[in-house]
Amino acid sequence: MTSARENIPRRAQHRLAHRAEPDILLGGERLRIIDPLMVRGAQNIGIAEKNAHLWALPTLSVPAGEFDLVRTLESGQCFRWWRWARDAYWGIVGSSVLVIRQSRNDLRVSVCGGAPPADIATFINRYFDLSRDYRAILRHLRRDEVFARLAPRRAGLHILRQDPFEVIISFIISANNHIPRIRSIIERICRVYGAPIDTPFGRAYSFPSPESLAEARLSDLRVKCGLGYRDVYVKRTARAIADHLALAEWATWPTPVLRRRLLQLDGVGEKVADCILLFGFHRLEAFPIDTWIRRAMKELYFADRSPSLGQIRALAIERFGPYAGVAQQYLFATYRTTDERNGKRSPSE
DNA sequence: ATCCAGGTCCGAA
DNA sequence: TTCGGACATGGA
Repeated sequence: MTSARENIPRRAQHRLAHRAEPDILLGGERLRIIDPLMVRGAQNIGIAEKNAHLWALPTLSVPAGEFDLVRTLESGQCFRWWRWARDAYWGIVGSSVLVIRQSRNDLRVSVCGGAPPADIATFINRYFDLSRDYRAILRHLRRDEVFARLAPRRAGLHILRQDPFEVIISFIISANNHIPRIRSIIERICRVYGAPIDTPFGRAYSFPSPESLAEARLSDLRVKCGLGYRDVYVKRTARAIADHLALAEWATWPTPVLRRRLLQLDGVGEKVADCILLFGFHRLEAFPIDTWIRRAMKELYFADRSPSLGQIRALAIERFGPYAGVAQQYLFATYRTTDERNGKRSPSE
């Protein structure tokens, strides 16, 4: 049996041993997975060493326009990116491990592990949706005065094009969970069911395939991965997709049809379906209504009276139309960061 | 230690 | 259709 620590650099192991932040992992190892490569918080240990590796990687430059890397990666639509030192992020996309930094209007991209995409520039362009005119979208949204009052002038927050299956499973896990824990659970299922990807910084894991999750033991999902009662949702949905569902074909369906189909998946309700539409199928009109958005819309448009889901959705379509999902991301970002500044009011009030 | 989280499901009115 | 309660777990 291989120890989970084997793949972690020695100095990180030392740091790990002194963290005293327990989590459950394989084979009795205890490790809290916040950052699989342990590069976050690198101010203590090994930063010079890591940076030396980092700087040695070949780097590709991609024009970024008004795109804002940090705003986009911190917007809650993805779960597998981590901040690296100050200005860089590393993340796992498909079977590649990427490091990305932004300086003004260009992105510097390094592949530090896994199978690099055939054409990295095209890949990055697509993943970050760099060709779309988000300035124009924001201008369109700002025609609503209420939205214009709180939205930033600068665009920059893009909707990523992520893998549909990864998004489906990730947002099933998101239900009745908070973001740090969602990330932690996702890392554990990747570690148990994903494919290893070696990098100069340690070993990362890809997101598991539908087949491997379909064959998971429920008790492993529940206990090792910490899924709780969502174990059956994940397993059944993975099983359905592995057996007879062609997500590539779903991508060609009209949004209302696709939405109805998503709602039939185990663990997928209205909110999660809309997240999948927006983040997994790039349907920019989808408007996921979570506790934050509900509160934002209530304050902004309903004078603090409690509107029904239907009322909120109708208003979102009316005000934001085909770009409701982009508006949703700005509302989410604004309200969540406001809340952090104000020190955690309960979102339900 | 205690609360509660990017909700969903299920059964009852 | 709408409403309310249960629900596993662990992060803060």
